[in-house]
Amino acid sequence: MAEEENRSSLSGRRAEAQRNNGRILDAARAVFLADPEAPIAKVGVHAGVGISALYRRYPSKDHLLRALAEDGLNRYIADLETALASTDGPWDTYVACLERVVDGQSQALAQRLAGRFTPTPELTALAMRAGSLAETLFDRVRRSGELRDDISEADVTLLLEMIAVIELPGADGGAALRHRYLALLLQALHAPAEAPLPGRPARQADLAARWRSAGNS
Amino acid sequence: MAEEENRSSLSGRRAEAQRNNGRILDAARAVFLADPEAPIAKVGVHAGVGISALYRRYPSKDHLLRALAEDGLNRYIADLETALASTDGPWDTYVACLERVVDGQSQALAQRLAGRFTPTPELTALAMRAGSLAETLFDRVRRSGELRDDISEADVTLLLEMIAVIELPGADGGAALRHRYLALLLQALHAPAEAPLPGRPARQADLAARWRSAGNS
DNA sequence: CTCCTAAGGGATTAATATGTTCCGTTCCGT
DNA sequence: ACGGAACGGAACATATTAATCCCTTAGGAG
Repeated sequence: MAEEENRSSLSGRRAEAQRNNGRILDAARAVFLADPEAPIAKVGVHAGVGISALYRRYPSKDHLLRALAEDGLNRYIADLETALASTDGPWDTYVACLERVVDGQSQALAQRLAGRFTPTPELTALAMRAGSLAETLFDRVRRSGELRDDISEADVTLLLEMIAVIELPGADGGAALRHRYLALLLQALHAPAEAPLPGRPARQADLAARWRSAGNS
Repeated sequence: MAEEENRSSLSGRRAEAQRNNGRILDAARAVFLADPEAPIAKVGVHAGVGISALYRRYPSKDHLLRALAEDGLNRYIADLETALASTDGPWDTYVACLERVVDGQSQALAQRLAGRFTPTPELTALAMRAGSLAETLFDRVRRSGELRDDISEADVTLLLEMIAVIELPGADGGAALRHRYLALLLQALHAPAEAPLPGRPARQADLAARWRSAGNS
């Protein structure tokens, strides 16, 4: 019973189980990214495992979705922390960070999973931590003066969500275009502004509303 | 029996029916814009009519969706034709047109309805007509030299789809923010370019793939 | 004034989609 | 050899929802 290890290389059935852990999460990410309403069986097919293998790990679809969300948030947080630790110029660091975030599609995942599972306090805490890090990073860029000053952090969040929507069939899945449009937006975000933007900057409160669930147990 | 008229102002029951025509389409637009997978009953509730009133006009959900799509395309085409008829500067005309398109959400409607109903040849023809008009308008701007030259028309289409995704709860529904981000993008699209964009411009072929249906009768 | 019929309301139905359980099987580890 | 963890996938229960059906209402023609 006392094998609380996940050292790599266990043997046989044990190893298969561990491999499946990753394969299932990967498959779930791919499947739910492509179709947030996909039935759970699709994840099994994509992962090449049966339904039992899913239910052995996650007591319900809700749990699986939570695990996915947590995984996505952690990736997002990792990207932010990398950026915060960087010693390059604030603007370049920010650009690199946004590129990684767009690539990782953690934003897209969160967007599509929103409201589709019941958030736990832990997840909420994680999300708040991510938000806090993002704000810190943003403030650093803001102070560097390289960002046009009529843009809020919530604006950037929404712009990233916009980009995350670009999705095309094909091997690349639109990643190249997402980069392209991110670059386009970044040129517009880079100071100095050609002209002030109409309307008011988005506020965090506007965003918060979409984190309400319509959930189950 | 020979009352093939829909002159305004009929009386009584006849008038109610005609009013309902519009109310149903309006309700359907609002409902399916908010949730493309909404059940048809929701449209009835939103319109303040029963299910019968819906089925009297449209033999099936598919027909209703088609009508909605056609309506949206027509609005889009009207916006394009207005722009093509304008004698103002090409750039300003283009900007005004895009603003109207974003406001009308015809783009958003098409995007969300895509693949959810079986397209008829007539609809396909309408769509091609819209595409042709859009291209003509785009070429005019392109030739004016006010547009950065590493952007394709398909790029603009995708950028509009990106914007259409912005949707917030509240009376305004995010319209102000959509304007805001359109303005931001337009500043980036306006020549001269700060730096060339990475990747290749999107091609029409990339877009076409999403117009396949998964349909019924 | 009276009948006829267009128009509508909304419960009911029939079909489908899908989350979850259950049972039999395989094969590792001891 | 044996026990049981891991699994595959059929079976089940439920929820969703498009479409139908029947009954009520009330214009409008004669």
